[in-house]
Amino acid sequence: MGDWSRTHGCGELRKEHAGLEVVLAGWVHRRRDHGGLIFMDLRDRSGMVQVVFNPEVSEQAFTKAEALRGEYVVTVAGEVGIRPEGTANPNLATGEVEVYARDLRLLNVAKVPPFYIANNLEVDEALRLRYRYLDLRRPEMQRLLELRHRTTKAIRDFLDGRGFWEIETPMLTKSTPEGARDFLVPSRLHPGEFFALPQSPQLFKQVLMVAGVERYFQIVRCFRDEDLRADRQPEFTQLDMEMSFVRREDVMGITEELLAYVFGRVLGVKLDLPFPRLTYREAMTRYGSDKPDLRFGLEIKDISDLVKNSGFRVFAEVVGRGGVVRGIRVPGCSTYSRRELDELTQLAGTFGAKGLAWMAVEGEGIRSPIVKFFASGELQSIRERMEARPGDLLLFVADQEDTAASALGALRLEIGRRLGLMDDGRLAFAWIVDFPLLEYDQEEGRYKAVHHPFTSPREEDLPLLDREPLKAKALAYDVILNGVELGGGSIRIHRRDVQEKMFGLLGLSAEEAREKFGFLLEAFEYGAPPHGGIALGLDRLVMLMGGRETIRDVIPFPKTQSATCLMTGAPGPVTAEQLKELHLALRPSK
RNA sequence: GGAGCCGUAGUGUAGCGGUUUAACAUGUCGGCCUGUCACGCCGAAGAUCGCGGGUUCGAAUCCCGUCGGCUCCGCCA
Repeated sequence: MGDWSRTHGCGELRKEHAGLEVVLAGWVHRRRDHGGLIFMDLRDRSGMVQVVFNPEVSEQAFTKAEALRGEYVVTVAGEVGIRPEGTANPNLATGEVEVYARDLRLLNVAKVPPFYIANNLEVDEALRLRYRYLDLRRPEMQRLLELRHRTTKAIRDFLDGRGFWEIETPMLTKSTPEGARDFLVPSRLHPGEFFALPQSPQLFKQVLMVAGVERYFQIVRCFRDEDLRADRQPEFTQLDMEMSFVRREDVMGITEELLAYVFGRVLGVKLDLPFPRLTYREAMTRYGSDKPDLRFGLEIKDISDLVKNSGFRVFAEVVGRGGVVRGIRVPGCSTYSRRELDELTQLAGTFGAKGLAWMAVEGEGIRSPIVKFFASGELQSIRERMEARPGDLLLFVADQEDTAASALGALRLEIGRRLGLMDDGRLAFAWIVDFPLLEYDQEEGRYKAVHHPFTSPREEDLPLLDREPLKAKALAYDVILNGVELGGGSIRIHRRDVQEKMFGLLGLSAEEAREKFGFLLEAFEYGAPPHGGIALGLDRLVMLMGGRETIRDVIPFPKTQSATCLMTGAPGPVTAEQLKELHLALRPSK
């Protein structure tokens, strides 16, 4: 910059700045060379403004401007002026003014970038990730970076106002059983021993409650070594919260207020409180998902009772074996082609359904390969149950309950997408409550915690833990938005005996429990207050607020689906020295 | 671990029912141009068709493998 000081952001200039001498700095967005007159769009974080190089104003600046190229870094001194009559650009925030350059300094040159720095340009994502610093220069990505900043700022302001303390917890911690695969960090000072990166600060925040903190939060990186998805990265950020002396409703209430505050302050959007609540069971039966997209209806209906004695063996036998027959109504799609039906069948298949039965409602009749197996009364009952109207297509899955639910849940989403039912800018928040405490893992032959091992069962369900543990419900809650799980939490166990019983149910021996979680059990013996909390996925929250479809867009430096960083090339090999210091030897891979 | 889609000048695409000088747009470079703003006009350069193998007289095109990206299932307390 030499002896120049920047006076304004490019995007700030307006008519009222006319006549002002300004110094701008930024990147050459575009240059339009008319031979005797050169226009340059100068871009910085604040936006863009047109700079005019006119030899009558400055021969020297004009000559220098002839050498400018895209993404060169420059600083310009000149006077802001109102554009001549008829040359204003209504597409530009600064379009009524321009800057008449008196002097120009070239701060740095740039190679021709691999893609143009502008919004809505379809560029291969791998290329964007490799040149992320150029990708992040695009106004849309800058918007998302700022959106994320505004969001975390609003979160901190709100929670500070409610008496929460932001407290950091260790990144180098201990590997624990249960949950996701850990990222491990070898210990140089302790041969053969490893730290684990935290999957969440769960245990530390509970210990903080025992420590008398009462209200804690943290915007914290978490690590899980599992396969990636559009909304899952190996490292991601949670808004983690915990409170003492609270009931489930207190945590849910403050979470709603927090979200309402954040959406109000950051997006200017007012949320309707309280959020609707669905039990886990309702969500699964009506929507086939524990995170249903509630922007549209298309509810799943159960017709098991109507078809259990029907002549269609596939349906009757499934019901006879304890399964269910459920269906979904696809409005106005009775004319779906064979090909479209095959696609839907294939989709249902990926969720484990063995087939997909269909009926096309045509006037008073039904066209379907299976229509002949049903009595007319049965067909009539099915039509009524499905609330079918002429022109509708009915899709049915007959299977075990969980398979039928998830297959139809996937079909419901696909149909919602195809019929454009979910793009109305609505924000369909909801709570899912009354999750089961435990589920049975067939592969491992033991119970697993649905939420996590520290989640308290409902008080009235404590006796069930000895008799029928699968019937116990958890004091857990998930908050969902437009079909995305935004976060989840629970009231925690705060008594040693209950926690030990829970570990026992999960198949953890007393020794294992002491070795892995002894500090927590011990802490519970020193006056642990009842407590509970929640963790929200910050990346998902910002993704939804920003109207994006992947959290990669709101993470500055995300990993690819195969968990690599295309910019740095991580992960990479290390030297033999490093391995030796860490007491590690590599096994030749097959 | 599994399924699907994609990979062609810098970028985005076409070509893929076998034989083309591998096309179009944009960008880049050079020339002209004093009111453009996705400036315009003229000209030029730019592609081992991701990589390897196979089939064939002949492969960007068909087959197999492999690498990379994306979406999904499993997995993700």
